[in-house]
Amino acid sequence: MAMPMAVAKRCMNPACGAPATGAGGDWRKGWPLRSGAFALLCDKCGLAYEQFVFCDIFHLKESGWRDCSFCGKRLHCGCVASKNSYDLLDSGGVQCVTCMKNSAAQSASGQVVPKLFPCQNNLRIFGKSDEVLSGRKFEQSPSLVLDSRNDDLAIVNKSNHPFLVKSIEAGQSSSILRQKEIENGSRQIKWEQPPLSIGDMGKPFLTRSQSALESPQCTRRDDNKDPTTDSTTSESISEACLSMSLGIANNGNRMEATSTVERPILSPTTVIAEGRELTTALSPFQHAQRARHFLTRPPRVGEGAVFDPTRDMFPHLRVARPPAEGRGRNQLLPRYWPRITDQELQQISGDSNSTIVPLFEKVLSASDAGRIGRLVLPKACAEAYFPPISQPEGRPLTIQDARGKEWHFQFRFWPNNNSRMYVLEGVTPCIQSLQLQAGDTVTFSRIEPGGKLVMGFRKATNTVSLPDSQISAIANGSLLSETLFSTANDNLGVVSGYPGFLQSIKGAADLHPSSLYDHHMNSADGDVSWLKADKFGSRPDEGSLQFLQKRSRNIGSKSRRFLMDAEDAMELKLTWEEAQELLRPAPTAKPTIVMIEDYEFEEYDEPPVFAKRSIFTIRATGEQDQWIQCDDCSKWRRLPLTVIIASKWTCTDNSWDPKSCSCSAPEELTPKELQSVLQQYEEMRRRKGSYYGLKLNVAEMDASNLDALATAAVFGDVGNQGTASVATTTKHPRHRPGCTCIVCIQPPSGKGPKHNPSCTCNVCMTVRRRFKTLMMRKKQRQSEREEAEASKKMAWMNRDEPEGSNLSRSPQTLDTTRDSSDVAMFDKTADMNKGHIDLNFHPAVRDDHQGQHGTQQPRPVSMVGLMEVASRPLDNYMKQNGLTSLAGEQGGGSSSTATVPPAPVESEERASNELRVASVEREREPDAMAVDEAGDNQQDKSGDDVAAT
DNA sequence: TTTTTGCATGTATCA
DNA sequence: GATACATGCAAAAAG
Repeated sequence: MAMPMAVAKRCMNPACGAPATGAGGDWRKGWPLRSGAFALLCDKCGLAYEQFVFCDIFHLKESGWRDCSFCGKRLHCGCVASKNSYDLLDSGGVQCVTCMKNSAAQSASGQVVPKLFPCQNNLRIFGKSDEVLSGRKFEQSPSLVLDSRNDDLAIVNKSNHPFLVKSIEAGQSSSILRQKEIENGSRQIKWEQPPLSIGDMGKPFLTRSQSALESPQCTRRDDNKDPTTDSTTSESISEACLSMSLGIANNGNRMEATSTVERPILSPTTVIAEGRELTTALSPFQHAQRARHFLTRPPRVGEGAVFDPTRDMFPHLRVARPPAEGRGRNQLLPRYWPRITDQELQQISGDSNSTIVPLFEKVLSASDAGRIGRLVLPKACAEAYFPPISQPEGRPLTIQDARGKEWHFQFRFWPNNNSRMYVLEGVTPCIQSLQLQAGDTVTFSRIEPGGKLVMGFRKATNTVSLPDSQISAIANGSLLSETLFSTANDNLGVVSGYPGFLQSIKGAADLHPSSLYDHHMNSADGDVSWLKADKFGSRPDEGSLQFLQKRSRNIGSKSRRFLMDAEDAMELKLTWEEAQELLRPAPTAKPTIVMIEDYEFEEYDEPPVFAKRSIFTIRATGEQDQWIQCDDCSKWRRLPLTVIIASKWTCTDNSWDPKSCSCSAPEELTPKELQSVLQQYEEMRRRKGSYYGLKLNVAEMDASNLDALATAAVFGDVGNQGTASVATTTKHPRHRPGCTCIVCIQPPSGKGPKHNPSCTCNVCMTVRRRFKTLMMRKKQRQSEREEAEASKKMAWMNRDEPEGSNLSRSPQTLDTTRDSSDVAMFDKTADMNKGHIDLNFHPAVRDDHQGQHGTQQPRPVSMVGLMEVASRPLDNYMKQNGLTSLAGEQGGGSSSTATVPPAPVESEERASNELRVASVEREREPDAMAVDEAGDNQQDKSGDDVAAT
């Protein structure tokens, strides 16, 4: 309650420290406050303060004499000259020293009166408990006291300007409470409510920065426990962590919402939660971070520090710890702590006498917002704030939305691992009505009196659909972007383009270190805002990353599947293909050979590394080279095949070839050779690009997740979609979008049952079929190539520049007599796969290229031939292609289809064979065949993975 | 055939 | 290691 008053003589921004007005500083008058005073802005840094109404150091508006509310003794207003002669009462008025002492004694004796907790060298806010939870009662008795003496610092925000700061300086006294005379003469307390997240409580109120925070005074709470007050304090705080009262005072024509919030303020190292104190070791960054939430944006050096209150002022968003009540006494994770804006409060509160008690909030997951109509409720929240249910069937629950419409849900639970999983069923109409989607946030509050549940929501306007695997891809560095993606509501992830940082954003779906700040700054309605990595001036430091990683764990997995609004999305600057080109297995990485159905697959545990783009060539002699371009002179230099250049590379780095270790050295390749190689390289890239068609324009990405991708992959049509949703696992740098290897087709984390060797799920069956097919095709092609090579080699050698690249040729089959050059390019990855199955092997590509090389024509298809082949028995075909076991494995194929074998490029008969199988399949699985046909139209894409389920 | 419902499972997170 | 929870899956129900 009443405290000695103090004033700040200097700006509390540690980076500023400008003298306050009256003390030589130059401060600006800001926006009007409800109190009638004006915000005061430090002209130097823009930090906003609220004028001390009773203090003349800030151009007092309400200075003057006051009478003690208790004894009537006339007191001075409280200017510096009389600083110790009075206390301000949070209920209004002032109190002389004598009465102050009396009230303190009363408080200590346990009477329900405004509590005064002497505090030395500490910073506390003491909350009053029981009666505070009722808004009305709260209005009658002060319940929030900020005690600060000596060197302590107290900063409180005013409700309508949450980020206004008040400060108290050493040796002075203050009360943060304020009264407002209302027209009818009654008084209504207007509480200064900092938008504090309790979890962030260590120091949000503290704006004196680290130095102050780490001062001995700030860490001596335990040493200074007041036995008469501490227990009370804890209890008070725990019992009255929050009560948001929405009192609508009709002040003339102005509807004025008054929020009342009790909130403990703690010594920096102490977090009071659940009625107990938790000593929390906070990293400096966390401290800074937490403080940042409640500070105006620190000026960037050289930025000019222009402070625009209308633009930069934080919206009235409140981060409230939900009330400790109900069963379980609130062990809610911070992610569920409700953040609610004044706007929302006003919206919810239609009744001027009602008190809104925010309970919790939840970011909608994909399944929450999906058509299934089930909203999974956090267990602790459900048990704490919703009616108790003993049966799984639960009970109907009516919840009113902010517009007053009532929604009827079924609140129930499912037994789950000896626990319960609470769900709200029947939410689809509500979700749809409110147009909510994954990433949006629903808030649950309670209206007191009455206990009616109300739900509000916040839209996440800039949400990005980044499936796990895609995030993983980013984290692995396979997806690059100079841009950033946002996750949900106030969650911000920043992709700054370097893998180390990318790693940290994996799953970063909740608070970015600055997200709350940014949220306040730019998203009054809770809409997400976009934050550049260098919001505060530079690339995030290590602390940021650590924080990000830490924070990302909180909500990461819960909110990854966010959607991307096309209009808000940013285009990622690299295609998958381009990114993949830059990825190489780590030099030290040893692939693990995994045997799947007798086939070997490489898996790399280590993430790929970035490599500077290089071109691999093979000379007429069969020798392979790697060429890399000097970043200085742009000349191409030859490097050993195994060398991986990480980033910038110049001739001087060429330790492998002393003759070319200088930019002045002539280029080894003749211009013609170079042109030829580059031409081939571009062609290869073009072809890859055209095949994959996976320019990662996130804006065009739809909401499909990995399931869709997997499905697409199964049906082999990934590459057919110009705006394909790309989300493959990239454990291996050679995995390509559309890769259908066992790694990539595996559902994302958590999805689906674990696949064991005998698993017969669709995915496993599909994978098996696919690999069988692939291997068959490979075998067939190999033999065909061997035959064809001999007969066509001469023809190839005499060909002009081929239309296609020799991407898929093995070095041995490369054109070694290419015109004007003895250097031909090849795809190193293909070469690397010798001896193993290429995880990125795609029959369509192979076939296509083979076709290109061999005939330069698309595979010819004769209808007569097709019909003829189609009339042949399937068994013949199966035997012919070694598919007997497959047929058996599939139990006669009643529920699954045979995989379509490859379309031999130059064989009309094989094409016919393929269609023969297709025709048989069509009888069983029209849908599959539809896909198959589509695939055929796409130059045999279907051949890869026609696998109906 | 589609939708609903209930449970199971895997992963992330917490303690 | 325990737990929460997102979501997959399949049986049941409904259309």
